[in-house]
Amino acid sequence: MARKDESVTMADVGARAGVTARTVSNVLSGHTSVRPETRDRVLRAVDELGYRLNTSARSLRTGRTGTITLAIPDLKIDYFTDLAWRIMAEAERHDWTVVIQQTGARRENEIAILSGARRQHSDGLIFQPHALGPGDERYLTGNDRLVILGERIFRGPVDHVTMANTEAAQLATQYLVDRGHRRIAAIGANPRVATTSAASLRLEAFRDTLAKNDLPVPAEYVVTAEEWHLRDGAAGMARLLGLPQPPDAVFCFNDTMAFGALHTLAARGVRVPDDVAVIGFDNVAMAEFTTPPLTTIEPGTAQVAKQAVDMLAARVAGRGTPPTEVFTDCSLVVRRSA
Amino acid sequence: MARKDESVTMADVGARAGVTARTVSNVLSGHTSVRPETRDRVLRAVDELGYRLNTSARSLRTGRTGTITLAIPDLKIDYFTDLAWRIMAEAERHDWTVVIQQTGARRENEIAILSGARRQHSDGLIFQPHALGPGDERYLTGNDRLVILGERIFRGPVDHVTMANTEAAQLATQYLVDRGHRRIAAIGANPRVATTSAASLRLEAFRDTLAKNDLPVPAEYVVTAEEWHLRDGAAGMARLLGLPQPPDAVFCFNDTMAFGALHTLAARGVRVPDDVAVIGFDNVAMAEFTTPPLTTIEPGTAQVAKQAVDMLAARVAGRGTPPTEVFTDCSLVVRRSA
DNA sequence: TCGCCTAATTTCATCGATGAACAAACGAGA
DNA sequence: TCTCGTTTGTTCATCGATGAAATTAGGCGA
Repeated sequence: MARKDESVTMADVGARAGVTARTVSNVLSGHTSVRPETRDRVLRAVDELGYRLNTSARSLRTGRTGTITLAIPDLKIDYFTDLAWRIMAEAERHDWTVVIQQTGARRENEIAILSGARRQHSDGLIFQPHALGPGDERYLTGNDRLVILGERIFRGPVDHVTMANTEAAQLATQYLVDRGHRRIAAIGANPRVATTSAASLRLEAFRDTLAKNDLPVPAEYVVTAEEWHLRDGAAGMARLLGLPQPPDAVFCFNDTMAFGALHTLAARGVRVPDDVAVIGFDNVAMAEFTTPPLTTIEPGTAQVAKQAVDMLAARVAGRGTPPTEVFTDCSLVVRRSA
Repeated sequence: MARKDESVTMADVGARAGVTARTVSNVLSGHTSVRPETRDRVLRAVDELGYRLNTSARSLRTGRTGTITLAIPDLKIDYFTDLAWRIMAEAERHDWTVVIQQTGARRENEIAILSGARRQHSDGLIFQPHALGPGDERYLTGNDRLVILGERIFRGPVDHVTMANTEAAQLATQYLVDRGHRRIAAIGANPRVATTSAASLRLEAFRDTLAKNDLPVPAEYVVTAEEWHLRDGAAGMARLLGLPQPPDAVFCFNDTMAFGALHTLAARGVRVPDDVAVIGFDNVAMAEFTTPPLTTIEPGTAQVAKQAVDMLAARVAGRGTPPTEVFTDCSLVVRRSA
């Protein structure tokens, strides 16, 4: 086993089967008619020699790689795990393989992705930027098979799949207000990021909604979190509890941080939602299983994945559709934490 | 922006810079000495034309793709998310891009991965089989750049990174016994899977340990779970609680199921660990943040990732090392759930 | 000024599969 | 028997980058 077979080619297979490389190609692709007898001979030879198609050669010739790139900030954030999973599922329908690239939400990496430096030769790119925003349109140059996820950050002619960040964040905040909370905090702000990023949009909607309800937003109620990881949520909550006047409700900008926050609350014996209500954002699978189960925003991740892949497929197919923007539905999922 | 530049080649760049394609190649790869002035001209031309290297062409010529494949059952299982993340991090050190393929733990998909059908042309494969096991060595043919994760399932000459499943499961079970539990159940058995799979090994160790302690294992205390997802853990726990004589401790074969189990317990007001203790396996990030925090097995995931990638790198480099087996350390992480 | 050595650049063939166009084999119908 | 249209298979060039080897330019000592 494990022969050091220095690459068997179609020519080799053909030689064994008594045909040309071209015929082998025909058999394997099934495009042209081939005599059953010949087909069998070829397939047998393929088997005997352990032939494997050389994808690089095919790609070079056809110009298609059969691969798309998904660029996200961090696979470890539950939302992106979920998104990646769904996109892989959708991509499979198009016979695409997905390469996941993590940007770490860093500007230089995001630029590298767009410029193609950090990207395999792929048929298309689905990209959720975080640091990039309006004014960075120049980096789009040369990316005609691109779908941007998140907010409509670019004025340029690019397909967007837009999550209703503002609306959803309003929904969450208003819900807390309606439930009678008056000291409402938020975890997940990130001042170092584009104004079109999820962080900025959710924060803005949070502020607006509270203002509309004549509720104050003390500076210390807006907690910064650069990474949106579990420990950022936990640390953020700890800081809030340390205030002279802790909040009675917290809006975490993603579920992962909300999980961290719930942990801190439980560890300190603070009751949820009685003492402090917690609301998240993303509705990842785990949200249903925390103690207490997490009230959160369902942002339509399934839709995002489907739309993104379909739009990319349309681009790749070269249909001359003008770049469009698609919105996904969001809704509030009420569970027990708020 | 977004020009329809039908692939700019090195020749095009060269033409603009007044040099040959070969020189452009030299500049970009930095292998040969190039006059600074020429380098600048070339780089400017690259910029102006928006040139991008064609990976397929390079791969065809060099025989290297710069990509490795990671084949796992399911990216949604926290452990595999974690593993994938770490492997991507390790791979980056070798300038490798990682393609993740999900097998769904299905035998046919696992075979397809090994045969190369469901696999991009890649420099190597890191593969965690689930359904495949001893006797399936024939599918290894032609895979000389392969590292198997999990148990030593193949007799053939293949690199293995082995997690001490048996030892770890003993550790977990014995811990429950030592804490005074007598009615101990397990969630995660899967009779339809190879005897070398994690499911089988952990179950066997579980049984052995209880037997050694003269404790019974009623059939209904061994709960089957095919997918090891959150809902499987939750459902399994529900079934156990429905028994006339529910267990006083549960060993979940992975953390994800343990989270599900904790949810069911909390929903029914059963106290953990007082009424029922829960122990998991994997020590994923979330384990530290559940309510109560999960006692679990740390299987050395970081080591697994590092070893696997390093071994693969050695194989790819063609060092004639005989196939080896590496064991990773495991340990018990005691938190609050047991 | 000549010769020689190194640095810089070019030429040429090649990796393996496939598009396009063509040739051979085969049957059917007149 | 001959022509014409399929079916089946072949030939040839090509995708874009790079290894190997050849060539030219440049620098320096005698």
